[in-house]
Amino acid sequence: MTVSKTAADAAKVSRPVAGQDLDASSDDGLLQLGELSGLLGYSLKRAQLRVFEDFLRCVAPLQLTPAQFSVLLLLDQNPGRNQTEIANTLGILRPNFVAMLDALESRELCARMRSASDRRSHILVLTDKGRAVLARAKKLVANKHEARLIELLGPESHAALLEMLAKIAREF
Amino acid sequence: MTVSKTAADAAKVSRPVAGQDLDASSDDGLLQLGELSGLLGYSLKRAQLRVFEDFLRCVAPLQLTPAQFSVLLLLDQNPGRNQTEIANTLGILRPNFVAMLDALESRELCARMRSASDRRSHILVLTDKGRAVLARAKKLVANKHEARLIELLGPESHAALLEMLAKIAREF
DNA sequence: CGACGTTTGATATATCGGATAACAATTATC
DNA sequence: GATAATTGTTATCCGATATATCAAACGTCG
Repeated sequence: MTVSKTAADAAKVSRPVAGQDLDASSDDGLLQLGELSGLLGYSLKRAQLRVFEDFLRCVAPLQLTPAQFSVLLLLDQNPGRNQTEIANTLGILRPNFVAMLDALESRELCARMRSASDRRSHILVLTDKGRAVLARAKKLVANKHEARLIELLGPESHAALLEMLAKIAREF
Repeated sequence: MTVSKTAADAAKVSRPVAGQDLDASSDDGLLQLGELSGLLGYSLKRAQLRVFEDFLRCVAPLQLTPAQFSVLLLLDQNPGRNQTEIANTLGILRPNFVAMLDALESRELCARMRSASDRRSHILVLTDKGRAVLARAKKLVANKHEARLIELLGPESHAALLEMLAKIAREF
C-alpha cells in the first residue's frame, strides 16, 4: 500500500494545529511519552523486557532462558510430576512444552521416565547435571541479577514490588 | 525423539528422594512455586500477561491492542513526527512498524503524509476518526482497566508500582 | 556539479512464543 | 466391555520480534 497524499492535502485529517507546520520537521528532542507513562501495562512490559534481557546476560554462561530456568527450578521443588502438571503450573501449553523438554533432555539436564502406575505419563526428573546447572544458575541469578535489582530499588521497595506483582498475577 | 526409560531405570538420575516414590503419582494439590515466587522476572511476566489480557477485554469494543493504543496516544501527543521517530520511541523496529501502520491506516485511524521538506519521510497524523477512537479508548482504559488496578492495589501503592517499573525501564 | 555515504520507508524472511486441532496409546467410567 | 477422558505428541497457525536488503531521497564534500 503506497501513499500519495502530500502535506498540502490535509483534507480530512484536519487540525494541523495552528502554528504547527507539517514541515517543522525537526523539533529534535525526546518525544513526549505523556499519558503513556501512566499506563501500568506499558511500564510493566518495558520493565519486563529489561529484566529478562538482564537475566539472559547474567545466566548466559549456562545458556538458560528464563523459561528453562523456571522449569528446572520447578522440577527440583516438585519431584515425581509429569509434563502436564509442570507445564500447567508454568502456564505453558502441553504441546509447546514438548520441544522445551526435548531441548533440556538433549542437554541431559532432565529426563522423562515412564511412570509404572500410569504408562501414559512421563515423570520428569532432574539429572545430576541438571541439578548442578540449576545450582550454578541460582547463584548467578541471585548474585548478579537480583542483586542489581535490589540495589536499584532498595530491599524494601523490591519486596513491595514483588508483592504487588504477585497480587496482580493472583487476583487481577 | 521417543523415550524408552522406565522408572526402574533411574540410573544416572539418582536421588529418587528417599520416601518419594516415582509412582506416588498423585500428591494432588498445587505445585510449589517455591523460589520462583521470589524471582522478579517471573512475577513481572505473569503480571504483565494479566494486565494486557484485561486491557484487551476493556478496550475490545474498539478493537485496539495495547501496541496500537500506544501508537495512537503517541501520535496525538507528538504531531508532525515520522515513522522512524514514533517506532523508535516505542521500541518497535521500523520494518515491523510498517504493517502496524498499514492496519491503523486501513481503518482510517491515522494517515501517512509525505513531508514537503523531506520527501523520504512520512509525517504521521491522527485522523478525526483516530482522535475519536483514541478518546473513547482513553475513557475505557481509565474507567474500566486502570480503575480496577487502582482498586486492587490502592492508589498510593499503584503510584509506587508505576514509579518502580519506570525506574527499572529507565535505569536498569 | 557529482560521487559517496546516510537516512527513510518498505519488502522479504527467519525465529520464537503462544494457540488449536487431531491422533495413538493408555486409563477411567459405567 | 463399550465409551469417554487423559497423556504426550505432531502438525499447523498466528503474532511479535529480528536481520538483510532495496530504491528513493537526502547530506556532505571534493
